[in-house]
Amino acid sequence: MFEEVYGIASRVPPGHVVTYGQIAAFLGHPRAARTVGWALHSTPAALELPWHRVINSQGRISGPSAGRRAQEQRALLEDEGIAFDDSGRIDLEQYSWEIIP
DNA sequence: ACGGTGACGAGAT
DNA sequence: TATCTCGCCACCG
Repeated sequence: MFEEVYGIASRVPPGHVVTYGQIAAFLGHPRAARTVGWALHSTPAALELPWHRVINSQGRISGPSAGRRAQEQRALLEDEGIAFDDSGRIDLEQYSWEIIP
């Protein structure tokens, strides 16, 4: 399943995002969102995936918000033109990408 | 085989 | 809205 997660993540176009739940559901495991998150957490750096384009269903960056990873993720997304509101949320209606087979 | 471990999610307060 | 709680499940010792 990890492989499949990486496969999908690598296809998310710049300027767009998908949620952990979306990926899980697409793979036929609607309740394995956590596993998707774990998969990305342990992504081999060599893969160079656009992991930053994967966020949670609330349109927010998961994990320790003060951590360096969260900071980097937000920076990368902003560079792609994605806007964050005052409470650090992304507008999914505007930026979410519908996974295409 | 078995249980701890999360970058989750939906529902309740 | 912001929090809290509880259910979930593929991995890896």
